[in-house]
Amino acid sequence: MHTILVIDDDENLRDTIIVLLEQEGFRTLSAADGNVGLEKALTAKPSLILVDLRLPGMSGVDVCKAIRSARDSTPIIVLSAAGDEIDKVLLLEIGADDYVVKPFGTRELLARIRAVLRRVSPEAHQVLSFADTQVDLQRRVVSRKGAELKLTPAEYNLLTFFLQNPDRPLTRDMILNSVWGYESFPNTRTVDAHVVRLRQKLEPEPDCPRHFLTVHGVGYRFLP
Amino acid sequence: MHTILVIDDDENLRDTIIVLLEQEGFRTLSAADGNVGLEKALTAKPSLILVDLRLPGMSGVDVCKAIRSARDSTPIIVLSAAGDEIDKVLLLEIGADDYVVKPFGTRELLARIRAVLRRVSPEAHQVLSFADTQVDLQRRVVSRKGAELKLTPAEYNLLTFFLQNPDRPLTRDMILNSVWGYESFPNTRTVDAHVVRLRQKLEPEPDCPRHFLTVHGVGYRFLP
DNA sequence: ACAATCTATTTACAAAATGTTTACCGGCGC
DNA sequence: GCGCCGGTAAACATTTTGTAAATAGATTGT
Repeated sequence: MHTILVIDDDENLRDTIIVLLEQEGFRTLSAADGNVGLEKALTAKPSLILVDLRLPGMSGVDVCKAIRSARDSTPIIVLSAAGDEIDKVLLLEIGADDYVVKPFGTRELLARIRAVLRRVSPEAHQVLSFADTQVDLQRRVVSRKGAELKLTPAEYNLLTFFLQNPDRPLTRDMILNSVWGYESFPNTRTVDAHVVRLRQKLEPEPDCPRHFLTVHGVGYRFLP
Repeated sequence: MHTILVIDDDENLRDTIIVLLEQEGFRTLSAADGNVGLEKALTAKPSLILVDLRLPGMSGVDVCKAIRSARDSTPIIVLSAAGDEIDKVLLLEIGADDYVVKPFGTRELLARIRAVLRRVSPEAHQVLSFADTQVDLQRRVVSRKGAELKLTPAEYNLLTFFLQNPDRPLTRDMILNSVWGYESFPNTRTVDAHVVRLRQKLEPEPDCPRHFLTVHGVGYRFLP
């Protein structure tokens, strides 16, 4: 998961960008001026920095230079106002990786962010696995022995919850709370039913579970 | 993949251009003076040459002439300083394909490089493809088995968004935000309707989609 | 060890949620 | 006006999901 630092003095725009980024699954940090931005850039180690060229106090150019002179190679995308006659060669000289001219479309911004991130760290899928099964959290795809497996949303959610809490007895209430949330109140039998379905799809021998174990009188335990 | 030769005595600018080009996926060669440049031009067979007009020793003009007199038709883009009164006739005479005035923007430079490459080898269009379908992003043309296909603007936008985010579940909200933008608020059903239209035009068997897949409870996923 | 009791599994099913398709209408350009 | 496009609504189809009821298994006290 990537963290993106947004440095812009326009609070409105900053919020818009942050909401957008979080919708897309990024984590975000923000700063309203260059000094704070620089500090966060260096201490919080974001995956990418979006920085406005015009900032009160320390300018965007200065922020870039400072970051680069600290031998930090975090990718930077510069935001510039439409009117600015930017010397694009200068931008590259100060170490920016790309730039976007305001007002920009969300699609353009995201495309450029993704392009830069891809260039820097190509393909870092987080894949959890146990036995002969892999779960690609980004793609939301489960496969066994290379073959893709179809799981329903509830099944998928339950599976990832087990994967994230391996080797630990989980009560039905804990599972309900975590997987179904606090807004719905299904029967605890519901959990059983879904465990059955998971076992049928994922256990080599569904009758004799090796991964989704019953803890009698308590609940279930997942064993990778 | 294209290789571009940069001949310029300004080391700073040369490096800047090279970084830019490599970011954009070109391979690069460089030379600081005309003689070295000419030799590399003739031996390394680059796809395109960027050459400064003013060079110590052998001038850019001489380099061009020498290349052309060697019956080499590698496209050449001339870089010229702002003050230079460029004689376009001269440029044509010496066989240059285009010129860019310093200081130039990176976008302008890239656009001209791509334009020239496209002129020379029309294959250089950025064409995304999947199965038996090709999408030419420059010309906004979609074709299947050689035959051109008519897509409406909305269909085309949706298709390119899918192409740019392959193999990843996309929620209807993500699609709406990216394809329709944050200023219009159509119904999420609208996405469904357009997916249907895409499937009808692009899927071999629209009833049994192989590329525009439904991810139940989530949204859609495009599989090339 | 056995029965009684409690707990878990399984199956089937109906309700709810979600996705697909068709048809329609307003807007826009010709 | 006519025709194309795009958004929407409504009808329809499909999938998912929670639950109940029947069955199987484990545990406990005696």
